[in-house]
Amino acid sequence: MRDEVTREILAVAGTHLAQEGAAALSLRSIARELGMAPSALYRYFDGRDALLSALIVAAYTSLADEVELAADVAQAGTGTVGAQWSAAPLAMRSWALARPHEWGLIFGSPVPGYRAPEETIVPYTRLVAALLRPVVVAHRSGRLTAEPDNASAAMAAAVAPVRDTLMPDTPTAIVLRALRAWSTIIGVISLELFGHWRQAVLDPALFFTETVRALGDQIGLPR
Amino acid sequence: MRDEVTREILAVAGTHLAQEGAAALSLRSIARELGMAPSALYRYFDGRDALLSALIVAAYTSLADEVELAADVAQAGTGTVGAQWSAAPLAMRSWALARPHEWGLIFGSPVPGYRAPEETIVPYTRLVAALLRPVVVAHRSGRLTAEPDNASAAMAAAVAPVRDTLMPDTPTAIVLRALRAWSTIIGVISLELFGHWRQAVLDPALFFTETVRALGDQIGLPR
DNA sequence: GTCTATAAATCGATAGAC
DNA sequence: GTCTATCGATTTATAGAC
Repeated sequence: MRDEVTREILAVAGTHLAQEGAAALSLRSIARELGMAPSALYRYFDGRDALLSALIVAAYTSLADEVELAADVAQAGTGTVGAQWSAAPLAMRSWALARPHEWGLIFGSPVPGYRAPEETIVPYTRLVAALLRPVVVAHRSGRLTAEPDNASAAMAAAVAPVRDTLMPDTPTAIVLRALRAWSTIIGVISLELFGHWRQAVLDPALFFTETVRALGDQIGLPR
Repeated sequence: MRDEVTREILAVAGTHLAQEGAAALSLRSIARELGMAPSALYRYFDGRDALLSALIVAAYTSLADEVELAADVAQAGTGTVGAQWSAAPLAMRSWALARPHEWGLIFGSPVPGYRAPEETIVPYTRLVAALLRPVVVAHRSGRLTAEPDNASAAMAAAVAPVRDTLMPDTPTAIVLRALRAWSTIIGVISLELFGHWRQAVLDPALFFTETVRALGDQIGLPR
């Protein structure tokens, strides 16, 4: 019963978020729409910030779930490596287009005066891991186009956390290309979503798929 | 005299923006700090939204000015093409680090219930033009590594506005690489600024310069 | 062009009855 | 666990004197 009400609150909060943005989220308006007293919400969430935290965690988890699922399906299938590589980015973009405000919550400007909760680390790691998995797999099986790894020791140290947690035993050059691809994907989706393609790219979907393909090539994945 | 007060208002609004974010911007608090009555501000700006518009335009203009200047200096100098290519991205990152909230105003989540003013188009175009100029120059002088342009007609049409306004007579393949580089730069800076490098990239400055260098290589610029 | 005063709202959070 | 009532604060915007 309690979980049911909690879910209802989160659902309404989600629609408010989608309509007015994170900064405008208010406990009172949510209570109003639910036909509850504002004070009643405090039995479910410690306050506005706690509710916002729950929404952020839910957004991270939803995105990670969807991308992970798409990546799993692609990897289990009979598609090419290129198709496996594309699955996660395409799922990310679909999710973002369906939930622009939640994308903004994760990858947009931080909400002023608010610190992101620690619980986002796990779904965020799952997300990046799902995207990078085809790269790690290809490298392990020796199907990744080799290239001399002339990265400096400082550069290797700078990205050590990524290598250690997501890409064990991977040369720094490949880790760098992977991080670059990650940045490009986030950049392209954000630019589209936040309205910067308006007078520049007339077919964002086509540009995105082409970008993802090119990123696969740059990383050295076979098609 | 009137311009002087207008500038003062914008200056105070800027510091408030930097401290509390765009959504928390209020006319009253600005008036309080200036020692004016809140109603007096209406003689200078039509209301909160007009003030926010002015701030957004100012941010775009400031960024475009700084990046254009850096690009001009680099092009006038005796540096390599690689140095000319790096100038604009490095200036962008410096500007962003110095003014994180203004970066968020331009490239972060849109302010809810608010539409960006049309006056941003000009500085935005200047900004992208400054960044892409080394590519255009290198291509014109035949110093860009050639590559078969196997882009589809649909792809060529999708990026036609960019080619027409910023990269005349440039093959689609190069326009695509340039737009990809633009997306990567925005993505890397945003990821750093919005806190996503926290547990991943330990030396963002080093990673950024390396990224910019790699982007130059991908575009086919000589070093 | 600046002020005082005020209207009409919003909000988060808490106390205490039931 | 939900309610009423309330405190104390915020805000945008406008009317009208000077």
